[in-house]
Amino acid sequence: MIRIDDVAREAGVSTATVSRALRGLPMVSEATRQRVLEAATRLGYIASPSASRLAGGRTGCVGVVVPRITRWFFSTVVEAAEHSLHEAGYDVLLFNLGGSEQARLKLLRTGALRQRVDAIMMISMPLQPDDFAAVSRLELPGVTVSSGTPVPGWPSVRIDDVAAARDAVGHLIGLGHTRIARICGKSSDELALTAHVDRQRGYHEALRHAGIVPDPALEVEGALDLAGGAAAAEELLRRGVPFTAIYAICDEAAMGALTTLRRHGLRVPEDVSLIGIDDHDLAPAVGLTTVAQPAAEQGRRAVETLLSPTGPQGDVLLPTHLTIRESTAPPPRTLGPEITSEDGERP
Amino acid sequence: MIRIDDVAREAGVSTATVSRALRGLPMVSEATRQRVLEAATRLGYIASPSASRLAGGRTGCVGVVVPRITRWFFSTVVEAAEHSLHEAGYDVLLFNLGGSEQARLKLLRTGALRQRVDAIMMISMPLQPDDFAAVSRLELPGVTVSSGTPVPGWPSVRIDDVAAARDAVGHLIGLGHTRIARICGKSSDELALTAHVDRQRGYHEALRHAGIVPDPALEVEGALDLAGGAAAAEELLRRGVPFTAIYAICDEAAMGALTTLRRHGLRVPEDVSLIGIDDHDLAPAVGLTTVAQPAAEQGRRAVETLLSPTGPQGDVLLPTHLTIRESTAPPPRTLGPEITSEDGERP
DNA sequence: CTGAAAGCGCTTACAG
DNA sequence: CTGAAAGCGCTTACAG
Repeated sequence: MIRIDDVAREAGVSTATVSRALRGLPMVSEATRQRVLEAATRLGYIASPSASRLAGGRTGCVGVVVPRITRWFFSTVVEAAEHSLHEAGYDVLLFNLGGSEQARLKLLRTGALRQRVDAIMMISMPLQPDDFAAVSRLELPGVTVSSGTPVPGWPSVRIDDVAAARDAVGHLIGLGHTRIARICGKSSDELALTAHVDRQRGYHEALRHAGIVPDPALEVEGALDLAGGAAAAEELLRRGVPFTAIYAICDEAAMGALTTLRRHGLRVPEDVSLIGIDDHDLAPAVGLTTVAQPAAEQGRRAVETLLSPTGPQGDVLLPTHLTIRESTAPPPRTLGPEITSEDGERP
Repeated sequence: MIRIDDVAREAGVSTATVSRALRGLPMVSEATRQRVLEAATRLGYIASPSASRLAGGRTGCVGVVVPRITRWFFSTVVEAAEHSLHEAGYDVLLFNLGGSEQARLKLLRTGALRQRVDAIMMISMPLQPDDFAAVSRLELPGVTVSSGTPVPGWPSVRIDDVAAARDAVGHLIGLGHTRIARICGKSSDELALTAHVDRQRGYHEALRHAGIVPDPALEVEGALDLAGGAAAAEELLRRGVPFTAIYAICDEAAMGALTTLRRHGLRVPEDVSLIGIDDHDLAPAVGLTTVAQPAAEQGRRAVETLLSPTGPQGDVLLPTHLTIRESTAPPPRTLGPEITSEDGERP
C-alpha cells in the first residue's frame, strides 16, 4: 500500500505538506501543490480513510435512516440524497428500519451512529418521547425529511401535508362526492408521525369546508403499503356503509385498495372514485389520480440544508399539485357501491 | 468521550485485556471478562470505529452497489441484504449508480471503495472488459447478485434467467399465442448483463420449441422501467405488425406497456395478453401474470455467502415460478390488436 | 509557506 | 490468562 510517506518522499516534501496540498488547504504554494499532486497521481495514492478519520475527527460519512427502502417515496428520497452526498464527497451509511420497531430502538439506543457519521438524515422517522434524549445525546447535526417527528434543533424538509390532503379530498368533493372514505395509517403505530396527523386533518377540513359531517364509519386504518391498502378496503366493504369515493393516505395504499375493489367487481371510477397522495412511479400505469409530491427534490434539499456551510438550518416547505388521471369521476347515480358478480374486463 | 483507557482503569486491567474481552476473543478468564463488560456498560463505552479500523485493518463495512435503488428488485435485495449485514455487525455503505455510466466508472476507477469496505456486493452490475482489472485491483472479496456480469473469483447468487423467460413465453404459447412480442433492455447499454442475454435466449428457445419462427419485428428495446416499457409498447404499435401477446423482460416494463395499451384503447387480456418477470409488489394490483423470482432471498443468500467463515464461494441458483393472474388469456379470434376508440372502463 | 513531532484511540505481536 | 509497548497512517498545533 502507498502511504503518505511515500508521496512525501517522491515529492520531496514533508507529510504535513502532502496532507495540506491534497486536501486543498491554503498555505501551500502553487508549485508545491502541483508537485505533490503529480507525485500522488504517479503513485496512485489514496489517503487511508481510517487514519484520516482518527486523526481528523471527521468520518466523511452521513447516516441516512429510512423506514422502508422498498417503498416508492423512501427509495426516491434516498436515491436523490445519495447522489448529492457522493457529489459532496460523503459516503452514505444506510440504515433501513424495515418497519421494525426493534430496529428503530437499536439504532437510537445503541451506539450504531456514534462516531460513525458526521451528520444524520432521518426520513419519516416516528420518534417516541424517550427517543429525543437518545438523538440529542448523539450531538450530531441532522435533518428530517417528510416530518416523521420534528427534532428540536434540526431543520426539516417536507410538504404541507394538510394542504395535500385537503386538495385530494377537495377534488372528490368538487366532482360531487359526499360519502368519501379514508384509508389511513395505524394511529397506534405511528401516532407521532406528523404527516399522518396532518393528512387526517386535511381530510376533515375539506369535508367541513363543504358542510359534510365526517362519518367515523368511513375511516379505516391499515399499513401504508399495498397489502395494508387492500386490507383496509376489504374492511371498508365489510362494514357495508355506503361510499362513492376513497381517499388513501398514499398511492401505495390506494393501489392496494384498487386490487380489493377489482376483486369485488367494482369499477373505478364508475362505481368508486379513488385518489392518493404521492404520484408514485406506477400511478400512471394504473391511471391513479393523486396529489403529487416532489420526492427527489426533498432528498436534494435535505442534503443542501445539512451541508450548508453555516450548518443545517431553516425549514423547507415544498409544493404539491393535484394530478388528475382516470381513477376519479363524478359519483354514480345510486349511492354506494353495488357488489356485482361480473369481474370486469381489465386486469 | 469515554476511551478504552477509562474502561481499563475502571475494571483494573490493561487496555489490551479490555480490547480482547469486549470483542469476545478467547484467552480472557470469565471473571475478567465480566468485570470489563460491567465497567464498559457502566461507563457507556463504545469503541471508536476509526481507531479500531486503523489498528485492526478491518473496516466493518460492506459496500452494496446497485444500479437503481428506486426499482423494485434492487430495493428489495438491498433491504434484505442490509438487514443481514447489520445482524452480522456490519455497516452498509450504499452506492447507487442511478443509471449513470459516469457513476459506474467513478466508482470502479477511483478509490471510492478502496480501504472503505471489507467486502463488496454488486447487484446486476454490467462490467466492461476494462472494469475487471479495476475490480480485481481492489483485492476485496465480493459477491454478485442477479448476475450483471460474473466476476472471476466471486460467487454469484441468481435465478435461472433462461428458464424464467422460457416459462413466461411457454405460458403464452400454452394459451394459444403465436405472435408474441418481446420488450427487452437496450442491447447497446447493457450487453454485458447476462440476465438480459439469458432472458432473450429463453424467449427464443420457447418459440423454437413450439415450432414458431421468431420475428425480429416483434422485438423492441427500451429502458427497463415504466417509461421504457411504455415507450417500447408505443414503438411496437407503431410498427403495425400483428401480435396477441407481449412478454416483457421485467414487471416494471410490463406495467409501462400496460399504460400504453390502455391509452390506445386495447384491453388486457381480451385484446392483448401481457406477462413479465419479477412478481413486483404491485403486480397483484394491476393483475399482472408474471414469473416470480425471490428478490429478498437473493439478498440474504448473498450476505450468507459473502460472510461465510470459509470465505465467499459457490454459486447459488434460486427457483422461480409462474404466477398466473388476470393479464393473460387465450388470444382473440382476429389476429392482432384492433385499435378501438372506446377507452374501456377501468383505470 | 513548510517541517518535526505529538497525538488520534485502538489492536497486536511479544514476553511473561 | 495478562500487560507493556509498538504501530496503524493520517492531521494538527507549534515553531520557524
